Amino acid sequence: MKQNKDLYNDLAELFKVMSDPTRIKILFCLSKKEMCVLDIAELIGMTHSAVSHQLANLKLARMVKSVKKGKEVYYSLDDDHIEKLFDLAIEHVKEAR
Amino acid sequence: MKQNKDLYNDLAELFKVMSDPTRIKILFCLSKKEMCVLDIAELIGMTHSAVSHQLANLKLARMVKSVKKGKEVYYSLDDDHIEKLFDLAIEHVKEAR
DNA sequence: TGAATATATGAACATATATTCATATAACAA
DNA sequence: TTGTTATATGAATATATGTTCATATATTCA
Repeated sequence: MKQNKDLYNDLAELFKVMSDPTRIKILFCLSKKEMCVLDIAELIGMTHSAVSHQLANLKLARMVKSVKKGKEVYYSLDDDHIEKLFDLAIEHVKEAR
Repeated sequence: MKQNKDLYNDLAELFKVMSDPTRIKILFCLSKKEMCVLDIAELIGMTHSAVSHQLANLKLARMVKSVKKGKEVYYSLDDDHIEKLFDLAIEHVKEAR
C-alpha cells in the first residue's frame, strides 16, 4: 500500500479535476474542437472569469493545452485519455440509472 | 449543453467519489477481494470510523456493495467499470510523469 | 443476561474549493 | 497614444468535505 502513495495521490488529483460540472462542460466543449475563453463562456453560460480560472486548473493538471493566436488563446484537450475516461464513465453512469 | 445537465452532474459526482486518496485506497483493496471494515482499516492505516464513513459514501455512489455475514459486513466493487476507469486513469497519470 | 466485537452515525472542526468582483496584463485598431 | 477586446489573476466569501471523537446499534459468545 505504502509504495503506491504517489500513485493514489496522482489519481485522486486527476479525478478531482474531473469532479466539477463546470470543468466537465469545458472538457466536453474542447472535445468537439479547440476554443477560446469567450466561446466556452458563452456555450456553457458562465462568466469569462470563472472559465478562465477553471482553464488554469485544467492546464495545471495537464488536461488541456493552449496556443495563443493574436489576442485569443485557444484551448484543446491535452491527450485522448481524457475522452476515453469520459466514455467509460458515461457507460457507468448510464447503467446506474 | 442544457439537455445534458444531468449527465454532467452525474459524471461530476462519480469523479468526485474517486477524487479522495482514502477512497481510492479502499477501492484498490476491494479490487483484490471483498473485505470488511477492519481489514481495510488495517491495510490502509486509517481508523475504523474514517473507513466506515467513506464506505458509506462509496455505497451511496453505487461504487461498492455489501453483504452482511454474521457481525461482519463484507464490501466489494459494484461493477467492473470501476477497475477499467482506474486502469485508464493510471495510464494517463503514468504518461504525464 | 452481560461483555466483547464489528460497524454505523452524528456533531464539530478544520481545510479546501468554486465563484464573484475588481483589477491587471496583453494585443490590436484607430 | 487612447480605446477596445481577450484573458489572467488576486482577494474575499460562501459552501462543501474529510477526519476525529463520542456514542449508538447489532451480533456473537460465555
